[in-house]
Amino acid sequence: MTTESLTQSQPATSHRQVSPTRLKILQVAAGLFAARGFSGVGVNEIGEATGLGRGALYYHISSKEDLLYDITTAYMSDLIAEGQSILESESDPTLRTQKLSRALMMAISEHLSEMTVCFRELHALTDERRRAVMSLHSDYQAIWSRSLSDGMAKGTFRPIPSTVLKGLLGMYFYSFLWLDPRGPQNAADIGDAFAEVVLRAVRA
Amino acid sequence: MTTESLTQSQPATSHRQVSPTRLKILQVAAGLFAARGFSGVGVNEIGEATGLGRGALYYHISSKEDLLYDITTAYMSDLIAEGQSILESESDPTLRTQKLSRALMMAISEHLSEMTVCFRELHALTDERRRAVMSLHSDYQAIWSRSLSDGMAKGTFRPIPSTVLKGLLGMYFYSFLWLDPRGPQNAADIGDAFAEVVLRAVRA
DNA sequence: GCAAACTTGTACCGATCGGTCTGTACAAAA
DNA sequence: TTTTGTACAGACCGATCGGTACAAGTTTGC
Repeated sequence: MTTESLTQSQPATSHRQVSPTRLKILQVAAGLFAARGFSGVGVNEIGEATGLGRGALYYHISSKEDLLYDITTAYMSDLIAEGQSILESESDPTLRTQKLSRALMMAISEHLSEMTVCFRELHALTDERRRAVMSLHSDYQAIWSRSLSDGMAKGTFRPIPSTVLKGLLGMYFYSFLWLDPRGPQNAADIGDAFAEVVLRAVRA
Repeated sequence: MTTESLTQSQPATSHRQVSPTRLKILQVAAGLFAARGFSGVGVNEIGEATGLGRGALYYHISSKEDLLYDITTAYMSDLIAEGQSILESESDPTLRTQKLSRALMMAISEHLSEMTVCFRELHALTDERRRAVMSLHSDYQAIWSRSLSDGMAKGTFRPIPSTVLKGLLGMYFYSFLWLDPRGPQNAADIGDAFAEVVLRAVRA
């Protein structure tokens, strides 16, 4: 699911085509960035971890920052696409909240390194690109916002301040720090538990 | 309040004494680390921002990493001390939750750069120190945990999984990304709104 | 078999990294 | 007056930074 937006050929968007080598580089880089931060990882290190020399590395990428940008946009786009799909297919506010919650938690759990980078390394991007990624974050928040508004219109939910929505999403986003995908509780269970928190917060 | 643990003379702990110059360096470094990440900031830059040359800078600090470590431990210690104080002085579970919530949100808002560093730059510390700071995070979580357990014992609250507590705290910790201390909603209001979310989540 | 396109390693660029060293200005103590 | 200690600047250290140039090796289409 995540590789979808990385592997599909993209005529219109800024995504460049992705060779298997490039995909490998993106995955390795995500792991390194998650472990030591964008500026804490050198291109030498990325080369060593992928088994590529510097020249070979720069044949597949155009810059180190591109790596970070491509990782964040790809996975945020996946998140948005999945959220949009749930928003359109499930009309019951409560069930929709549960589905959104599970999907988000499972995405974070399955691609922990990439999501860590998405949520934590935003500051390493230059202005324009940072704004672009922040815009994707807003797009994702807008999906939840629309979902809650719809629940409000149906009388199931009560109105909440936007800061509370930001907080509730932070509950998920911050989980990259403590989440253990191999832990006793799987992502779906945590997603369900978080959905319960959200529902208690917004229920009329 | 935050400067307390930085300025007080420390006979027993590892905190070294803090001259005004050193305090200034810590504040400036926190701002830079928050803006560009620990590895993204050079010591040259810290020197320029404080108006100090390299020699002068290293007269006051022992290493760049020390700066990060001192910032995180100082502010986490403050958070823990304040939380402990609330835990001991307020026995009503609901009021205590509100006080903990407000105190946390206000601390984050008042020292946004330092808190950002506390929550986001952990990975830049070497193993031993990272563990030490993570232990402080656990200590803080334990305060909330004890508060909720007490509310449970009193029949006010219901039991919740530890992952839910981690999530609820993440709601606060992640706010460094969107919080605007000069924004329309002040930190106390947001703290109250978050307290309401927590109370709805844990109320029996 | 041969050329074109694709992939790679190595050497190299100027800049900057964290950290140290030497020297100095100055004030308090002796 | 000499000594001591503090606070500072700036040159300097080896190492590494992100990125490029280029030649050699490999695959592919004809």
